Amino acid sequence: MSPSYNSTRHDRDGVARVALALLDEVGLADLSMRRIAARLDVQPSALYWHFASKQALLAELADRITAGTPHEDASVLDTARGIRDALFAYRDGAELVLSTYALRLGSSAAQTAVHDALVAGGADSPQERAAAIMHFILGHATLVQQRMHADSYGAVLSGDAASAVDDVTAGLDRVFDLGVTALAGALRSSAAPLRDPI
Amino acid sequence: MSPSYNSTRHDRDGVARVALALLDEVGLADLSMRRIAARLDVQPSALYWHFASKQALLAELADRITAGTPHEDASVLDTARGIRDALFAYRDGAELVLSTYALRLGSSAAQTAVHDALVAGGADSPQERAAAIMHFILGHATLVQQRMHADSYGAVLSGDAASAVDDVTAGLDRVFDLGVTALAGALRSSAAPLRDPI
DNA sequence: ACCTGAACACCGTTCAAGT
DNA sequence: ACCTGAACACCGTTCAAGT
Repeated sequence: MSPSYNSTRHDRDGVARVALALLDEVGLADLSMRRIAARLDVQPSALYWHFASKQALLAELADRITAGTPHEDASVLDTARGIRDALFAYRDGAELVLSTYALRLGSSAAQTAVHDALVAGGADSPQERAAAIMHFILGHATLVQQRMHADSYGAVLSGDAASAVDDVTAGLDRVFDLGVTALAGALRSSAAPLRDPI
Repeated sequence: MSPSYNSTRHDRDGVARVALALLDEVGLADLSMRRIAARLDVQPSALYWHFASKQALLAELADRITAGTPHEDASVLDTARGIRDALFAYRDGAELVLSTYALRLGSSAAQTAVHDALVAGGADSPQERAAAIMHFILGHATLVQQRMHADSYGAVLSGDAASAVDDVTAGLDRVFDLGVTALAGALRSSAAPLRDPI
C-alpha cells in the first residue's frame, strides 16, 4: 500500500491518454495545459518534460484520433466513412485534426488509404481526388461537429426539437455520401470489375 | 486643432475595421481583445461596449470577409473560386469563417450563391450539392492557407524552394477545380443550354 | 527520469464610475 | 454614447532546483 499522496509518475503515453480523455470531456477550447496537469495531479511545468509544447501534444492527439482508420480493401465510400467516424469519436476531433493537418503526421495515413481505395476502384487522377476527398471530409466533419455542439445549446426548446435534429442529421449524411461519391469519380463497379483494356 | 491626446472615439464599424486589418497583420492566434484595444488607443473593456464578446467580434469579421462574394450569373466554378479567393484575402480568413460558420450568418449568402449557380446549370439535388461544395471550399481553403503559413517558416532552405512552392500551389489549384467540378455534377453546358424536357 | 516552485508575459470578461 | 480603472480567474512557457 505505502500511501504516499503523490506516487503517480507518468510517461508520454500516459499523458497523451488522459489528455485525449479530457478533450472528450471539456472540448478543445477548454483543453489547457494547466487542466491536463491538474487531472494528472502534477504541476503544469511537468508536461514540458514529455512534450515540447502544447502544439506537439495536440499533434499527438490528432495522430491517435486518426490512427485506427486505415481499413484494408474497403471501398472509397467506406474508407471515407471510417475516417469521418474516427473524427466524430472525440469531441472537437475534426477541428483538432484539421488544424494539425498542415504538419501532416498521422493524417497522411488516412489520405493514403483513400488513395489506395481510389486506385483499386480504377479512378483517374487518384492523387488529386484523394486530396480533394480529405479536404471535403475534414471540412464537412468540422462543420457538422460544430453544428451539433451549437445545437445542443439552444436545444430542449419545443417538443419536436429531437425529430428536427434527426432530419438535419439525415440530410448531412446524404450530403456526405453524395460528396464522396462525386469526388471519387467514375469507378469500376466492385461487383463486376472491368476486364483489362484491349 | 485642440490637441487632446485621446480624442479618438469609435463606433462598431470602426472597431471591426481595425480588427480586420489587425487580423491580416498578426493572424488569428494573436488577435486578442487587448491587442485590438491597444491599436485603438483604448482600454480592453471599451470593446465590450461595441461587441458583447470576442466571439461576436469574430463573427462580424467573418461576415465582412465573405460579404463581397455573391457575383450574379457566374458559373458554379467561378462562384466557388470567388468564395475561396475572398477567404484567401485575409490571413487565416478560411479558418475564421469555418469556425464561425456553424452560427451561419453572412456565409449563408455564399451558400445561396452556389445553390443559385447550380440551379442555373440544371444540376440535380442542388441543396445537397451546395452544402457539399461549401464544406469542400472551407476545408480546402483552411488547409491550403494553413499550409502556406507553415511552409513560410521552413522556407528559404534551398535554391529551388520557390519553384517547389509554385508546384505545390499549382497542384492545389487543380485539386480545387477538380473537386468543385465533380461536386457540381452533370451540368447543362453554358454554351448550349438544354431545351426544356418533353 | 521525472517533477516542483516560482516567475514572466500574457489572456477574456465584468462592473462601477467617469465624461 | 462611449470610455477608464481595477479587479477576477485564468493562460503557455521557462528554468533552476529537487528526488
